[in-house]
Amino acid sequence: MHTVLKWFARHRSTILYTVLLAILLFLIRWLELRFIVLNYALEFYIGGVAILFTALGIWLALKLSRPKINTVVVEKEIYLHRSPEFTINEKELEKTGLSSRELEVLQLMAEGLSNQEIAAKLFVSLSTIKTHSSKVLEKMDVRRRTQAIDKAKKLNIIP
Amino acid sequence: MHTVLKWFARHRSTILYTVLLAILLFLIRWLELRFIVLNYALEFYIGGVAILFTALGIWLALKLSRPKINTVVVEKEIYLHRSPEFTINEKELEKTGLSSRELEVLQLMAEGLSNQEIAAKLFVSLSTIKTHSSKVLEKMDVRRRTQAIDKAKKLNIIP
DNA sequence: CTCAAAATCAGTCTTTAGTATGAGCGAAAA
DNA sequence: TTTTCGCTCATACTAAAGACTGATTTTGAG
Repeated sequence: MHTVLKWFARHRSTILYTVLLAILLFLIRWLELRFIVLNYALEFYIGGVAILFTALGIWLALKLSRPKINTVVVEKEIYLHRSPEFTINEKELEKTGLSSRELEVLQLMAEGLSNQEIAAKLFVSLSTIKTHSSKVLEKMDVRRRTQAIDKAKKLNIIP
Repeated sequence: MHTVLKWFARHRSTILYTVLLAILLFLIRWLELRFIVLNYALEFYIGGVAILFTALGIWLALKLSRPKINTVVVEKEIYLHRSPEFTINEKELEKTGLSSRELEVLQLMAEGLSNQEIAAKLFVSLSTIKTHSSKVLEKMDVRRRTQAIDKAKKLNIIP
């Protein structure tokens, strides 16, 4: 029952158009009879249909065309201060989306360990640490581990 | 003569549509005769016209309507820092034996810059920065720049 | 002026970092 | 139950860092 409603919601435009078409076809049929019975000029009838469907097409296009998205970047300044007693900034940590393992790797990075050394310390392969470190860089939106360390320290994600 | 051309340019779409309509009316007239003569079903003819003009309407709307623009505001966060009480530890700095240029390079390293970026910032070649960075690592008795940064921060040589 | 240290640059080579892609597995969520 | 996600690992590749050698030019203290 739930899915049926969703389906209707998703295809609302299509359904609307189909129903409209059906109504129009009935209208056409009715008009046709009238015109034929009254022996009016066929051109008027055709012209009417043409105008009607042109309007319908315009309406459809305007309804369905997706708007262009114009992105405006606004810079927002955030002031942080580092205190001697380190308390982890949970909010900033969550914003990065780092997993616990990735945070662990980041911390060891900040201590100056190489990937190989981190791998040895955590008893995993070098490949694993490379994957983690790549994820860390990606999630922190930086290109080098030194940048990641700098940013993490400024955000109070690591001591 | 000049203004006439401009007028044409400005109303190009309208003119195009008008001409198209005229052509279509001729087509309709011709089709009409054919269909009537051949006694085809009128519904097919009407349907064709409807589809044609719906398409025309859609095309027209897309051509002539100015695009909808949705402005999306994206906030970009910039982190600024107040580190009120950083005082460089001169004694530790002297112990390392770092020259002023080497310290400069070390500071830029700590900000996450690559050697190439540091070279660009200081208007010297990559080779020079490599030499400096090697000297820094040697004088600080470490093997990686991340270690040098960590150590320098702990010794209060850099903020 | 002279000399040593600092700063500059180049070339070659090895190591480490980082990217891209794919895949297997297990736990938790939908 | 299927999907999703975190963790693991691998291969192949490119980019960057670092080591080593050797060189020229600047510069500042004696």
